[in-house]
Amino acid sequence: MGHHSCCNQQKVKRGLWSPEEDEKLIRYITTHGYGCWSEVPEKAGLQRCGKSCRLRWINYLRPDIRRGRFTAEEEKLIISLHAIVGNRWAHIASHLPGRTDNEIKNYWNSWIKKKIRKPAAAAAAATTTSPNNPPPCSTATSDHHHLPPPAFGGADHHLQLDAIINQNLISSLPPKLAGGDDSPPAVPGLPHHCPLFMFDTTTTGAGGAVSPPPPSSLIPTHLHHHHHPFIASFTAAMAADTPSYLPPLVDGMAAMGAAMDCSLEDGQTAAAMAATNGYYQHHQKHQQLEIELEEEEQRQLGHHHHQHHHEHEHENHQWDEEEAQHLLMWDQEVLTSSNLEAMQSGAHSLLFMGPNDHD
DNA sequence: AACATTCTCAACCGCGGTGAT
DNA sequence: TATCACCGCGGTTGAGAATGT
Repeated sequence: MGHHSCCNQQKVKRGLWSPEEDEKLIRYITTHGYGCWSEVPEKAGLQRCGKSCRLRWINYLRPDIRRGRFTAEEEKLIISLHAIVGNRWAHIASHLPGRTDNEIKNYWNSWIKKKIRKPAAAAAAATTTSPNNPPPCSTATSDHHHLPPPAFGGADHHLQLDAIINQNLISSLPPKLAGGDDSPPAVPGLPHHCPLFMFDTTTTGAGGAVSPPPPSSLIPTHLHHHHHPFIASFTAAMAADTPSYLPPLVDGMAAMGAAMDCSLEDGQTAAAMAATNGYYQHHQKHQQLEIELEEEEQRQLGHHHHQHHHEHEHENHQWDEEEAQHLLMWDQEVLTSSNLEAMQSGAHSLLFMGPNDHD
């Protein structure tokens, strides 16, 4: 292990803090404050680096620290906030008084492991069941409320997540796509997973226009940075005119709300072409919350990045207004010729998901 | 009881942003 | 403008505790 750049001096102690060190730090901070952390160790008589002192104070010694298990309300809030801002733990922590980013991060990471192992085990077990009678998707219905978006790092996490995703798609796709007994192989290279998937045909359709990215909250985070193999495969399938592999059209955007761990009003379903309305209502809720969060953050941090942020936000709004109209959604019903036409015309984007992702 | 495995969480590391010079 | 020091953040590690076999 290396050392902090601020810890190059000799005599810098590392590792767990002793009660004596804690006492020294508390005494110093409570009497002098912590204007400059780099000065704290020396003035407090600690053989630590300022960074370590800061960390110890913020994560452990602060008087307003709230310890103990997370409440259900806190958990819900964390989930909601994480769905919006991702792994911005400090941001999330700012909405949970007394909780630290480190604590939330730790909680989330251990929580993810738990939640992932369960459905992954279920997925493994499911592969032994009959393909004609696939088990319900364990991550999509009520349980999906506890499945965080895959906004976490690590190859191991991705592998485990893939296992879940695989099971989602296998159980949700029509036989041809899922690969039944007598079905032809699915699209070459097509992985059997698609938990919540948005596909923009305008990037591959007749027009070939490249669309701005969809709202980040709608896409699994790992797709933000990596081209999912399914995208390429699906694109190839489209180019090869293999429409029968397409998942059927979803009736409405309420499905998406459910799949995205967000609740739309009861009965708020829309026909596929009207789906953009549902999308709007749903996504505007998301955006409103995000904007509120950002505004609060701005109030706290000043206006340093205001301009830049609004430029970025403007881009998102542009996508909303211009691109949402190109969305179609697909579910378990038979793909109709009109649906197919609309899609193949290149004028619409696709959003499809497993049947259990929306109930 | 002994050992292995898993979990928790405090602490560290490295990077990016910011302000001072 | 370039450089530096500092701060804050997110990712990661590892020791100890808890749990399972």
